[in-house]
Amino acid sequence: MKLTTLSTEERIIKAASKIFISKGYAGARMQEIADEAGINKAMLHYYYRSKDKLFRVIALASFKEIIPRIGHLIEKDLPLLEKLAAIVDTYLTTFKSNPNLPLFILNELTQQGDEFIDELKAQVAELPRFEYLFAQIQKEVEDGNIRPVLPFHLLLTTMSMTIFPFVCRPVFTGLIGVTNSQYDEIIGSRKEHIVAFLTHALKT
Amino acid sequence: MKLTTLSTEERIIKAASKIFISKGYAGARMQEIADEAGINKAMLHYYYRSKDKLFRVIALASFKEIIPRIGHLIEKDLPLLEKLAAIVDTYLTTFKSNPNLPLFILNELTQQGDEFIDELKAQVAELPRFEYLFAQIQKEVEDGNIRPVLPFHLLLTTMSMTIFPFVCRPVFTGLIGVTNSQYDEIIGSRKEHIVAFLTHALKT
DNA sequence: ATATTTGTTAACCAAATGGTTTAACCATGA
DNA sequence: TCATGGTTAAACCATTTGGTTAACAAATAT
Repeated sequence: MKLTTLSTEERIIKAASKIFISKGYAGARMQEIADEAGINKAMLHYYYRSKDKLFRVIALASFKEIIPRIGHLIEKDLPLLEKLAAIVDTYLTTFKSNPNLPLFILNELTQQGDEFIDELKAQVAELPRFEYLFAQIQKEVEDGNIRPVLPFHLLLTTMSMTIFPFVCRPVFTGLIGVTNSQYDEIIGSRKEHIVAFLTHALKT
Repeated sequence: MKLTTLSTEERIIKAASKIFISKGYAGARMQEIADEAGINKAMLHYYYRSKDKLFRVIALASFKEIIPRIGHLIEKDLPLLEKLAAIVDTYLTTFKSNPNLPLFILNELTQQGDEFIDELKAQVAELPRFEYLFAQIQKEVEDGNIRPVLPFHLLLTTMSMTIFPFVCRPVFTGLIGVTNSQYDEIIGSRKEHIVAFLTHALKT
């Protein structure tokens, strides 16, 4: 247990992450971030000049945390199913420890304008090169190792099965009578289900 | 082509739907809704007393449009795969004509407090009774007609594959070089992919 | 020690935003 | 025709909100 006192800047980042990621840009309030960080509101503007600037720091950091992990896996030399399993595992691990991140990302990516996306693309060293994965899938199909599928559909399906459960939790816990711990269990066993599902669905 | 002049109330609903569903509660502005409806801001408050009230009307209507369609299917007497295909088709059709709805629903369900969800539950005549579907899946497994799967996982997977593509579009059109029309094509061929995927994944 | 930069706060400000008031407008029935 | 009720808009109001100022404290350099 580390007990180091966080610097003001660290406290701001931590607080801003929490507030922005859980409430989104439009729903976040500078005052709330200041309170969460235990500082004066003016400090936020001293360190990061505006809400927009602070938001970009947080958002870009979140994106940059995830994107490379996948990008790196995509180009690795692994059998297709192992690679898909690794992608699934990476997403699950990342989002289990940050369950609000998926909705935040999807949200801000749709909400923020092109300038934001351009800035993101400029700052992320390298985006995942999915063509790599698509080629691999294509080859497996041609070699008759897996059932014919459109590579993009397979990627989309893999990502869907993995990420969607994090964003649709309130549908089940709020509307249907699923408890949070029941839902956690489901997410806990999600990897096995997905991998088995992919394995069987791709069998020739 | 109907050319009836819409009543003020209808114009408000139409405008509010558009703004709320695309920007969410926090991002929507009463002034913008008024502009969109071509009326004075005071009119909004004349017809619906507050932003909150107006929002609830819109949000509850959206929810109530989708929920029963599924609920009704769930309890229908159909072979499992046909039923899943019907669910997939219902979601796809609904969201193709309202692509922002999924993210809106997921968002507001996580953002709005319990009172909102309670009000929703109170107003929706009957929520889908998934136990019905679960039992059917369980039976198919026990009868050896499909590979053993946890019913909830299968439901989650089906919904994921179907709905997630609507919310992750900007990931591909914004970050990866997929064009909107390419993405539309993918969504257009989504049903066949999902049904084939489910079929093969469930084979014993 | 002293000047200077850096960090911090309270008070303040202007714009945005949800909401209200007031009065005019307009159809309908008495 | 003139009440009467719902409908509409302009101006207004109060609060919230992002952002600034100015004074002060705490380091840091000279």
